[in-house]
Amino acid sequence: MPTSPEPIEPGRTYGGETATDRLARQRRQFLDAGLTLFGSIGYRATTVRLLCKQAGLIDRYFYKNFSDTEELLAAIYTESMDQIQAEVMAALAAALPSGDTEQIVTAGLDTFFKAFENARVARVCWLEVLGVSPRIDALYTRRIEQFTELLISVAQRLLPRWPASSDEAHYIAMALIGGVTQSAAHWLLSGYRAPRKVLVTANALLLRSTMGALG
Amino acid sequence: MPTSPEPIEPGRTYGGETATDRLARQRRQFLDAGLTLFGSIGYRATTVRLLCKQAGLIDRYFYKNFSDTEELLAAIYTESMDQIQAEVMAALAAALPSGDTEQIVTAGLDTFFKAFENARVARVCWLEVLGVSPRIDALYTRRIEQFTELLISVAQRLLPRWPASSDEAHYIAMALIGGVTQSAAHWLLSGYRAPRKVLVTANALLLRSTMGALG
DNA sequence: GCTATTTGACGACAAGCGTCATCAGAAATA
DNA sequence: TATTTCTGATGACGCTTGTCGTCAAATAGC
Repeated sequence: MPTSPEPIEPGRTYGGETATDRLARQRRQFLDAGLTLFGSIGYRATTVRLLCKQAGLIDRYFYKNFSDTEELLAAIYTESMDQIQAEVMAALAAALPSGDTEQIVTAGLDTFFKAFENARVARVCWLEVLGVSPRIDALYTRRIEQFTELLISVAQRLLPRWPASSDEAHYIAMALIGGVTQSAAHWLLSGYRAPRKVLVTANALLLRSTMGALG
Repeated sequence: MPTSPEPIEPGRTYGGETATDRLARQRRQFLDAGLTLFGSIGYRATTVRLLCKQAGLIDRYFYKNFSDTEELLAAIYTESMDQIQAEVMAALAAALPSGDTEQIVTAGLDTFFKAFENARVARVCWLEVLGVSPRIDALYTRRIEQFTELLISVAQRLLPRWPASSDEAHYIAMALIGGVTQSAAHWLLSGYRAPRKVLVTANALLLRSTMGALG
């Protein structure tokens, strides 16, 4: 009994690419173009026409992949932050067995700030996402919450006496994350004057002393 | 010998107001309208037409007072921050004679967060100013620097062994300010869920433990 | 090789923007 | 009272934006 050998794919191959491959490639081109433009001239100055010119595509394919420049911004932010968060978590996991608090904290912070040495990524993730819309604001807020939870989980591992579910401890962790993120934002805005090492050690002292006071 | 009795004022009185009075009143009306609109629908969604409607004036008087909506934003930001900074400095000065570190820090933080319980002010000062233009970015950066210097000056008073002009101490202070500002921003974005007291005590612990580790 | 699909280039359209000009009426000056 | 200045309302302009339609060339499937 004959069956359709391939899962139904809308459209046909063109230029050696299947329809879904083409869509994915176009999406990637727009993601790259968006990071370039949002991170240089800014989100509000970026138009669909500019995005298409930068991506080397035409507007039809933009609207096939995104409904809106806001949706593109959300996709870029989520992708960038997902990758950075994964890198930080990997660095933490690698340093955790040592048991050395200083080493663990430094490893996480160094990975974090290293990622934001890319000025375009930094600008999009700390400047351009703010104040765009309630939806983007929610994305940003949730991400800060994720980093806060990450910090709390590390603190609970390192410090047995860390308060388990205190409301205040949560806000302290969030303020610590705020210190780190604001450092990154200010690092960008000041043109990366200070070397990364200074940022890392300053924030490491902040984390260490506060966690010591609580743990 | 006859002299002109009044300093030359361009224009004449109208509606019981002198020309400069009228200009000042219009400027204030636009500042208020801008705070209302920038703080609710956002800076990029605010147009000159909307500003005029909100202010109850016509565009001619907008252009007499401001060249641009960006200039209005800068004026609103500067005015708001000037007032808040003055309030914080007054609270610090009032608490300084006590010599009680905890009390001084708490007084400053409480005044700070109290100011940003106004959601419109908070939104303009922490969300809307970011990523608008290099000029506005510079305004924001300088303001953060001012608060950082304020923190350092207080720390030097309270802690005799605080490192005088260490580059790292400067970045630590800035990270602390970042923690405070990010707390304020997140407070707004989370809909002011937590009471102010929690924000104050959490940030007070942050400041106290870190300054203790350095002083 | 024929036909249907996909592509890129180009133009058009309505809507919204900042900005300016006009014009009748209100208010102050002479 | 007559003249000048100021005010508010309205409309128009040039420009840019998002969005869609058209059309010839390129490519795939039969």
